[in-house]
Amino acid sequence: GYSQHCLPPSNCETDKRPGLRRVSPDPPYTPAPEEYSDQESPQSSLSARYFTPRHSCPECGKTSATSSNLSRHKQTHRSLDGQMARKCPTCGKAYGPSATSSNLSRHKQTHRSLDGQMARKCPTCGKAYVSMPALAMHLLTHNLKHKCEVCGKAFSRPWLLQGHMRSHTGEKPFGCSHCGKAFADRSNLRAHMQTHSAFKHYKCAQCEKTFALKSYLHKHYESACPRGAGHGCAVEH
DNA sequence: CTGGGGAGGGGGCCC
DNA sequence: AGGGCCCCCTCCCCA
Repeated sequence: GYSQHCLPPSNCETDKRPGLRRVSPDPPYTPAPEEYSDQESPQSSLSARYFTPRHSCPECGKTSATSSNLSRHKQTHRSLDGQMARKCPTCGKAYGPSATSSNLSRHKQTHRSLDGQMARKCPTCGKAYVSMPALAMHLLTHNLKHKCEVCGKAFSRPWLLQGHMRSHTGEKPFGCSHCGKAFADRSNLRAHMQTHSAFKHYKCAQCEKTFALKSYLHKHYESACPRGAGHGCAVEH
């Protein structure tokens, strides 16, 4: 959670270091069971993720919706002869017997320093990446080869174009299991789910106000906090 | 000022 | 190796 790494609200970009992932992402939103008794909408797999208690793997922290899923996942931490499978020496992430050796080596690259010998810079925007593969992935973002035939807007990823097309077609495949409201984008449904929560996980370190969404807290810091904007930490409680 | 939604981007992982 | 998917995030706009 954010209690571990203070997040300067006016400088959120520092949290977006390329090639690196947060070590401990926020836990999924999990309201009390009594809060939602609705049948899960068949169109929303997200509701299962958000409204079901998660089972966490002691080896790698990966969460599963059910204990049986967790048991199956745990198998991946052991090789065929019962020994532990490949494990990252830096973060402990384990790879199952079905994983190739390149899976672990590629993962280990994410721990490299941006100042290291293997680091590479994007010739287009100058951003530094931990490895050549990491840079190669970034380079795709400069290649806008997926073009909308309706309005001509171009995107770097096919699924970005797919999402954009929904704004033309009006298709909204992601439904909220609680209120039925539909969304074209999964991320926006996730944010919407949090608005149903009675819990406000994000607390202003300056004036003690709490918010359901981190983006609300950021907005508060930047424009509204009476106790001095931009110097507090986003704390989860 | 807060709450909420629409649109889009970056990067990691799985297959 | 690359596509697809997922998660997390920001920006913008509006009520």
